[in-house]
Amino acid sequence: MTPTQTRHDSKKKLLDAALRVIRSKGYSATRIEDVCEAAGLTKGSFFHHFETKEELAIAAADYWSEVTSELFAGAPYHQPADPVDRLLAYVDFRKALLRGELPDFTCLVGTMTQEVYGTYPALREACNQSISSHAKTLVPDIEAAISKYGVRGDWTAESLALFTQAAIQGAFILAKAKNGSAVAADSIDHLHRYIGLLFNQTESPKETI
Amino acid sequence: MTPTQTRHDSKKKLLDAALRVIRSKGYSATRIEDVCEAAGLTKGSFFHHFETKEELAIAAADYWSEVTSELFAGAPYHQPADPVDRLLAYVDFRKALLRGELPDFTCLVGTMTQEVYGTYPALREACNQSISSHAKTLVPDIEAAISKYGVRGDWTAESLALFTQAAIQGAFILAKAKNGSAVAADSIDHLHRYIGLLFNQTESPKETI
DNA sequence: GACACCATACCAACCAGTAGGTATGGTAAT
DNA sequence: ATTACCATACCTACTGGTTGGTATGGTGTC
Repeated sequence: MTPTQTRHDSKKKLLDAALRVIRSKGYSATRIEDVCEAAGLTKGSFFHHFETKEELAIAAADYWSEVTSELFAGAPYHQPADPVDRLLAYVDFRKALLRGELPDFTCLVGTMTQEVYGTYPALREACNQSISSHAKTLVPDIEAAISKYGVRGDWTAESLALFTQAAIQGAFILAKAKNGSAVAADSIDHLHRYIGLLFNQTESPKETI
Repeated sequence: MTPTQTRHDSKKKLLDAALRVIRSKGYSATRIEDVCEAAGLTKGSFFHHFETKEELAIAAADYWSEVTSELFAGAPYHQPADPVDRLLAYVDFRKALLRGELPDFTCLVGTMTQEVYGTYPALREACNQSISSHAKTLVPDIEAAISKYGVRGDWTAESLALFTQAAIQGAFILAKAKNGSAVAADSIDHLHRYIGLLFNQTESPKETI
C-alpha cells in the first residue's frame, strides 16, 4: 500500500474503527481517542474529518448502511426461484454471519439505538434509516410469497420484514447477555420456522457449520 | 409521608430513579448526579448506599428482576386452563404493557446488556440472570403445551422461551428506532402468531386497546 | 505557495469518587 | 428520664483524572 493510498483513506479508517469500537463498548463509552487509536491516527486527523462525536456516529451509521447493503446485495440468498425459499435463505444467511467474536457480528445501529434514541434524535434517525431500509429489501420477496401461496392474514409484508429484524436484533441481545452466539443461532432457527409455517413450507433451517 | 418514612427508603428511591434514568439514556451516559437528582437526593447519600456506579447498576438489575417477577407473578395470564392459551396470554400481556413513553415500558437489562457486555462482566451477568430467569418461567407452560399437543421438532422448550424474549427485546429496539410503540405491537403479534402456528392453534392476538 | 491533511500541545468542562461534616434515632448506664 | 455514646443516614464542598474539542504548526502535493 503506497503512502498516497494510506494518506487519503483516513476517513474510511476512522469509520471502520468507529464500527469496531462502538460495537464493542457502545456509543457513550466510546472515546474519540479510542477511535483514533484503533484507526492509527490522532485527534488532529479526526477533527479534520468530523466536527463532533455525534457527526462521526451518524456517518458511521450511514457507512454501516452502505457496507451492509453491499454485503446483502452480493449474498447468495437471492438465487432461489421461489420467494419463500429466498426468505428462508436470507434467514439462513443471517445465521451464517454469526461467526467470530460478538463485536464482529452484532449490529452497530441496533446497539446505538438503545443508547441514543432519547438523547440524540439525528443519530436515532440515522439508525432508524439503516434498520428500516434494510428491512424494506425483504418486502418484495414477502409480497411475492404472499401472492404465490395465497397466504393472507391481518399482517402486512412490511410488518413481517420488520419482525425479522426484531428477532435478529433480539438474538444479538441474548448473545451478548449469555456471552455466546449459540442462543442467537437458536433464535434465528425459530424465525426460520415461523416463516416456514406462515407459508406452509416444512423444510428445516440449513446448518451452517 | 413523615420524615421518618422518607428517610429510610432512600435506597429504593435511588434504585427507582436508576431504572428511569438508565432506561432513558443508557448506562454510560447516566451520571450519578442524574440519578441523585431524579431521586431527590445528593451524592453523599448515593455513596452511602453504593460504592460505585457499577454497583448501582448491578443492584438496579437485581431490583429490576424483583419488580418484574412480582409483576408477572401477579398477572392474569396464568389463568387459562390450556398451556398454549397461557403462553398466548403471556404474549398478549407483554403487548398490553406497551403503554406510555418508551422509557416506561422498555427493558432495563436489555438496554444495559448492549452497552456493557464486553466491558463490565459482573453487570453483564446480572443482566443475563434477569433475562434468563424470566425466560425460564415460561418453560413449564411450553413443556406442558408440547406434551399436550404432541408437538415435537428440533427445538427445546428453553429455546422457545428464549426466542420469545429475543422477539420482545428486538421489538423494543425497533420501537426506539422508530420512536413509537406501534412497530413493537406488530412484532409481538407476529410472536403470538408463531406460537399459535407451532401448536396448531388459530385464534388471533387479543387487542389491548 | 496554497491547500488538504495530519500531528502536537493544550484547554475547559465534566464527573466519579473523596473528605469531612451534621442530623437523627436508638441504647444503656446512671 | 437524662446523659453519654454510637451507628446510620444524609449533606456540602472539593479533587483529580478524563475527555470533547481547539489552537497551532508541520508536511506533502498540485
